[in-house]
Amino acid sequence: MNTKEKIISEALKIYNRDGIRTVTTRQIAQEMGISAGNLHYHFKHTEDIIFHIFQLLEAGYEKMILLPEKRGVSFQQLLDGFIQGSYVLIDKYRFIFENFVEICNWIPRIAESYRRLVEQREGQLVSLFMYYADGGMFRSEIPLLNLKRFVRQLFIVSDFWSSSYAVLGRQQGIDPFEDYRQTIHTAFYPYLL
Amino acid sequence: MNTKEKIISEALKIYNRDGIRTVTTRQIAQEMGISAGNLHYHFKHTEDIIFHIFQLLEAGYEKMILLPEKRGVSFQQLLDGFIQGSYVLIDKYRFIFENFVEICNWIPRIAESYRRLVEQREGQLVSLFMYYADGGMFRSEIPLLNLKRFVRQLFIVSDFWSSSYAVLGRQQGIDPFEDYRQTIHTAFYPYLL
DNA sequence: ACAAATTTAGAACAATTGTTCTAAATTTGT
DNA sequence: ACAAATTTAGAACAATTGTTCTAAATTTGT
Repeated sequence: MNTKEKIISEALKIYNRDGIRTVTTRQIAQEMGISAGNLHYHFKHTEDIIFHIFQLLEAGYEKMILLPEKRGVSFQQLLDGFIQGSYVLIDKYRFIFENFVEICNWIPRIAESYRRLVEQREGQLVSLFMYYADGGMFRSEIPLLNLKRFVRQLFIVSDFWSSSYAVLGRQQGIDPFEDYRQTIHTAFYPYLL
Repeated sequence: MNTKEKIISEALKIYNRDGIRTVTTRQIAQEMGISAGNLHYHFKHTEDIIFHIFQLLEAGYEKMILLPEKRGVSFQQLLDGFIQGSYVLIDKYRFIFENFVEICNWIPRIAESYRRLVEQREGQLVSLFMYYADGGMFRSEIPLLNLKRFVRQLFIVSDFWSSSYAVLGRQQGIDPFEDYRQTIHTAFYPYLL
């Protein structure tokens, strides 16, 4: 692992632990035992560090979405796979989810990338639901518009569960994965057959 | 309106416009034409300004929840009233919703207040749903646990719709209230009779 | 009307921040 | 082995920040 990768890995760790408000590049450099000058030799601006981390998250999503190419699995199995895969990313890149609006305002490239990602995922999910509706595993009488709105709602729940959990759940010691799984299941419940 | 109220009103305006990352107390003072020293005479710490604004939001919720004491209205009417009332607050105190995790980590008093508020709203909503289930306007075969999970899901959608809209909707010129209304309706849809 | 309390502006402070610059140390390619 | 390229540490810079201090201005109560 070279210095650049070490910076990313340490920054991710510290941002997840402390949030982005109070963390400085100097602190990141100090905690990993290099000079601030050296850190800024590898990443000229703080934004570059965060953007780099965001790209890792995006790559993670890309990889996860490609996984279930093997059709034929039951909808339940597919859903559980998505839930598991999403959770791993939400947990790993927690600070991005928890500070998403601020990060998007601060680094517009990230907002643009996210919009593209959502549009892409939206299409994939809608066509997937329609496929499983034909197979009798998903309610089929739902108009396309309603299906799209359901997907939008799903994104809100999935992308901001982490924010809600940070404020409500973490202190109460609720198991995060189990809480996420149930939250997503609750959203799907009325649509499954 | 005395200086203290002017500071609150100006701070709210500026935070909603620019977010909390880049806004300074000096900027707030300058934009409203008073000295930074004067601002800090009224609010010793920046946190005090934000906490004060949060308390206004809380008071707004309190007021909204008390409104529909007149039972007997149809569930649809009640729901529309809640949607309207919630939206006004979400819009007015936008920056709090959009930076909620960060604000809660920064000012723990706010997190604690929010947790109490959620618990209170949770109980009220569950008993309300059960009341309307008896009246035949809400699905009645749902176990209590599932009802509670549905309410949790509802809070995520309602409290973080604003964050999602900030990143996805605002640029596309979608009407915010209409978008919020449909999002909440989509969540309720499968539970209505 | 006038003493006391409150409010205000502006200077000052102390700490911090992201980033750049420079020179030394280290690594790489041949 | 040695020149060139890369990496590193640490000083330095310039700007900013929240907050405090002081003295003047204004308001309030009697």
